[in-house]
Amino acid sequence: MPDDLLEIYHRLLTHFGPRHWWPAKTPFEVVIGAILTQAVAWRNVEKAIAALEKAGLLTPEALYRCPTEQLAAMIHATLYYREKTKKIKAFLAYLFQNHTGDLEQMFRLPPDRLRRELLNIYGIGEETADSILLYAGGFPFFVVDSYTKRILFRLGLLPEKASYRMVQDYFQARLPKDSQLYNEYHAQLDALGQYVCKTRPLCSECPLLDLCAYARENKENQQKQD
DNA sequence: GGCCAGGACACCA
DNA sequence: TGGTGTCATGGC
Repeated sequence: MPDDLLEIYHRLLTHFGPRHWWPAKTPFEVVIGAILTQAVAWRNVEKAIAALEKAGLLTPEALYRCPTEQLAAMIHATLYYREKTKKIKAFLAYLFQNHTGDLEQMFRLPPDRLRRELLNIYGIGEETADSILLYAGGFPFFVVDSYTKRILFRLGLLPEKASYRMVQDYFQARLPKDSQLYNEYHAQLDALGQYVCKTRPLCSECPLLDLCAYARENKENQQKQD
């Protein structure tokens, strides 16, 4: 059945292999990467992360002290760098005002409360908050991105304009509450997303091609019955 | 030269 | 609540 999310997961894992996400050395790097990757492919973020690391700025203390203009210049390669500078500074202000700049202290908050607090920070929406919670904090929040939505729509499992919460609930209601599983599943969907582009309905290399076809036929049969 | 990429926010109806 | 404009680089 195409709605067996564990079957889909194991097929993707077999096809792509373990993805070892998130590509970061520290939880703080995850946070910065999660903000920088907004609306941009990861390859565009790598340059900025490398520049920050080279400058010794990948710690909360160093980045908190870093002048805004310098930070903006270092993340120039990522789209909307001025906005992202404001977002990073907003997160750092929250971290130092509420947790003395200590990420470990921040992650000792109850996860649901921390999620609400993150969402109150300028520039942190649901996807960014959940990426931080899952990949930096190890909490079981399923991360939904545009690939995830597109894939579920193509499989015929959810409407095209399903809300973030709808997609997240769909996964979390059908999967064990396991942060390692959520971690790898999202990484697998990212890999699959490259085969499920916006303009073409399906690519022949898609490892879920038969499920997509099944979903379409099923929908057509239902329409005939109606 | 044009299009698009792993979001989020402000504003408006 | 949902739709739309804005942000504003780099790769293809």
